[in-house]
Amino acid sequence: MRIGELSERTGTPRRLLRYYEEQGLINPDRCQNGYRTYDEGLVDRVMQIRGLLDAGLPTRLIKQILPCLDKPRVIHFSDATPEMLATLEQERDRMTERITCLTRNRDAIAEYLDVVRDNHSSDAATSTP
Amino acid sequence: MRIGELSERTGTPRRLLRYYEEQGLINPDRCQNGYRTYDEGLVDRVMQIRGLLDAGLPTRLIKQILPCLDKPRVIHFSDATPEMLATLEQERDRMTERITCLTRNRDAIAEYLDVVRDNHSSDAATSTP
DNA sequence: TCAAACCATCACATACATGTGAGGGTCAAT
DNA sequence: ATTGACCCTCACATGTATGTGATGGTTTGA
Repeated sequence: MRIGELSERTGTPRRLLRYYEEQGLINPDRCQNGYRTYDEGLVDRVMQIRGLLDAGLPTRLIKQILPCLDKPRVIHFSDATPEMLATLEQERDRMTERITCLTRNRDAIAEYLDVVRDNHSSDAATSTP
Repeated sequence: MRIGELSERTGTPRRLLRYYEEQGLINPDRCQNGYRTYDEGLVDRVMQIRGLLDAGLPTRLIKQILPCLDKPRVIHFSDATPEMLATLEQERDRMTERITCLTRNRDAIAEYLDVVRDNHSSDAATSTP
């Protein structure tokens, strides 16, 4: 598919699809006319990229971790340098921290909402006896 | 405590403590000399702010949700306008999405690391018979 | 009293993801 | 052949969280 379709299917501005390419996150082929050509699998990949960006990871890191997420594994283990592995471990731990923080705060919001709702419904109950 | 101590205890540059104040996330008192004065509780609060920022939430939203997270609740329920509640619900859901995305990807990284480690240890085993 | 170590405000700079638009090809349908 | 809807590159702009430094007041200890 071309950039317009991918853009629509992922809800991502064309500008950003080109930007992700520039950052090395995706590698579309080109037709003779120079148009980019994306294959089906990139729909999921782009959504994944957007999710990670939204969760606070910079493109630099996303680029590093993306290849490890592919199944079946295309990365040869020999590609994994010790520094790379250290980076991945570090990033795994940071993600865990983020998850913990987000979960705690989300739960607090949810609880707050529950309390407010309860309060309002009991208001309603008492005001409509 | 003054800004320097808070900065050290939270690992946050002074610049950012002033920035968070400017964005309405914290409200330090002032001494006669104009120095900011933070109380103990702000250590946790600042760490919470940093965690949320790191998880991709903008200060604008953090400012909105922070007051709901305090226990005991100081917010009067009447302060919660319908728009505010809608925002909170929306944000709660977005956080859930972030958590899902982060968890999925973190688990994939962890699994990759496990596979690589296994592979390397079996390398070692076969190369040292 | 002087220096060092704080604090203040202000302003300019940077990185990153993103918006926007100009100037110009390609292609399909009329 | 022309129009409209695509696509291209390039470049400049914006918002947000940061870094950095200038300029100057306050406090503390030698």
